Amino acid sequence: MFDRGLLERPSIEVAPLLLGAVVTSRGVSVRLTEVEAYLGEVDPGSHAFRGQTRRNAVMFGEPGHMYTYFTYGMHVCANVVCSPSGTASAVLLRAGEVVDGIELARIRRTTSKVDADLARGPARLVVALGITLADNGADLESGEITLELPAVPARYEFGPRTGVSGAGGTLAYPWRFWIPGDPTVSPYKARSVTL
DNA sequence: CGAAGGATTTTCT
DNA sequence: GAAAATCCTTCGT
Repeated sequence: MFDRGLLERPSIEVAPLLLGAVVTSRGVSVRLTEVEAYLGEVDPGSHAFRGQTRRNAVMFGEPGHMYTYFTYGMHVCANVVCSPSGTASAVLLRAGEVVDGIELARIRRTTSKVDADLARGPARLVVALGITLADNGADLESGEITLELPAVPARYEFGPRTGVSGAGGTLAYPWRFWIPGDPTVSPYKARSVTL
């Protein structure tokens, strides 16, 4: 359960609020430690930058729903949709720590040699949670997949984006947010700011 | 421990 | 037809 109104803001504002949030899906719970914001209209790295298509339609819909997409020929990534209907923005779930159902997560992620790797990375997190493309558009407030926001916002660091084509990394926005020092967050060398 | 390359298919130009 | 919001393995230091 969460306050949907909190998500009716641009993803850039919602992203830090999702750090420490717990996503539960099909027997596994993950505490989010790294997220990344995508703003539809001003963000060249966003799928919604060039308007609505069949793939990104969910991003233009109601906040609090899940946007899943297929990429690199073999991976699925998951986002939390933000902003009111008609405006496209979303937060990509980049990494997290498995806090429940870890045995099931290990079965789903057989290539992980360390528990910290079970949900480290967007596509890995999706596999650990048993999420698929069929979950595109799922309501996180009442469905099989749930989101629980932290009572107290987490302390976080932020920095530029990597691995995204376009000019995303050069815009004056803090795209990427993470919980400092968490073992499930890859060491980040670029300049960052602590809040 | 870091760098590099291959896998694999949907999506939009 | 090219690129893609990535992951894994292999190779080199």
